Amino acid sequence: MEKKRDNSISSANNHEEEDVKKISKDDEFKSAIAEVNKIKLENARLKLLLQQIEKDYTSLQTRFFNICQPDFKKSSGSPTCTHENIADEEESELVSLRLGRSPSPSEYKKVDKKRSYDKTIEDSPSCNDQSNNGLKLGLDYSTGVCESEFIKPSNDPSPGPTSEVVKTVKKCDDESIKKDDEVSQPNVKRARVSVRTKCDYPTINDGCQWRKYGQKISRGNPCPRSYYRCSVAPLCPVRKQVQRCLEDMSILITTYEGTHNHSLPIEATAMASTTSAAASMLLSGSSTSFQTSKNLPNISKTTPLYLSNSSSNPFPTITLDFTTFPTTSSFTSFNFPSNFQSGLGFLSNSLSFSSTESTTMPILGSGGLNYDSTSTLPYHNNLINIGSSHKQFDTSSNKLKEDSSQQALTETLTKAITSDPSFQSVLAAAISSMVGATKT
DNA sequence: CGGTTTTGACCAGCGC
DNA sequence: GCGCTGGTCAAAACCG
Ligand SMILES: [Zn+2]
Repeated sequence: MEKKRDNSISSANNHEEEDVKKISKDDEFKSAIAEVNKIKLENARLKLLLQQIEKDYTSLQTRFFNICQPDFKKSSGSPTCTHENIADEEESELVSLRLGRSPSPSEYKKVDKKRSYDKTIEDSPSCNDQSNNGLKLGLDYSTGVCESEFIKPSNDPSPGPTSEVVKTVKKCDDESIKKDDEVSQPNVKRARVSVRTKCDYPTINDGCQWRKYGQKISRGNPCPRSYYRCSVAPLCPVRKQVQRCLEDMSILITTYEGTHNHSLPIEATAMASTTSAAASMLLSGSSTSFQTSKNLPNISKTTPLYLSNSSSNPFPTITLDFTTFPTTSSFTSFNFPSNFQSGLGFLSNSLSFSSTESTTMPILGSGGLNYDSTSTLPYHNNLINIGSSHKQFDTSSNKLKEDSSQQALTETLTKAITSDPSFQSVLAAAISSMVGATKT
């Protein structure tokens, strides 16, 4: 084209100057366009890259939780499980999306769709394991089964009291699996996550359905301890204990144990994922003591530590402490409704871990690693102290308020943990450690 | 009437 | 072996 133009130019002398000008302008334009195209391309490339990274991240997260559950899975099903886990990655995305990260809107949509689908088929928990995968959350690492394991929820490995459960569970169809593992290591018991909250009600509403199956007055505490079992699915092994704190009757200690083997109502995913995450941290072997005071200097490190009397507790236990802040009547100022984002910054700041074995140790300030390998306890009991102004409500306040607030509490827990950079680093560490442990 | 709570009995683990 | 304790079972009571 230029050549042609050149020719014409040479042939027509009088227009020479004009044409030259034109040409240079044309050139400029063209190069500009080329530049734009280039940038566009680059942009697209970066976008792709970003997507890839995001995907990697979620899949990593997913894998982490997948691994957490099968984890110490004994010989029985391992190889298949791993494969399935990986293959299921897409589905499993759900899990990670619910862990406090903010997914892209499109992803969210996908998830929602999927979730509703899950719900519709949720009635028959024993057959829809696949679809359940994404929703399975819990803190049971020893039962360790890949999500597909869920078919045999009854296979609770722990030799102890759980075997009882297994026994009773046999009434249901497939017991073929229930015995699959006599747990090679009796030591491996289930992780427990206990949550301390200020609550005047007999129990916190975590969104799950519970059936009370026992009550005991434990030694040294006049308040009875209540035992609950998840009644969402008949075979669900998840249990929780609820007890009032001896020192402060307004504090409710809820201890969760086990993994849900069914899809959860959306209100329950918060607590489930929270406890799951906490348990994962605990089980990842990181008895780290750290705290995050970076973002918010305001809420400083020296929030009171509540130390559990876990010294007598044979289970690995992690404690999420929600009672740090005095029970001012701050309920109103602390708006609980679902959008917790605003309160989050501050919440995530007082997230702290500590090994409760070192009872009166001022671990908090150190922020360092507090590894108590010399303890007599077989497990480290960790404590997460989440400074929250979670309020005890006026008994007159309506139930709705209570529900939403408690729901919000669980959400807060989840977000506080999962959104915290520290958690993410722990997660990363956990992933690497667990992957390393299971892969070798 | 089905699901949940209550509550005494039962059992396993542990220390002596 | 014995007693204590934590955890669970299961029948009866309760409830919507
Ligand atoms: Zn459940």
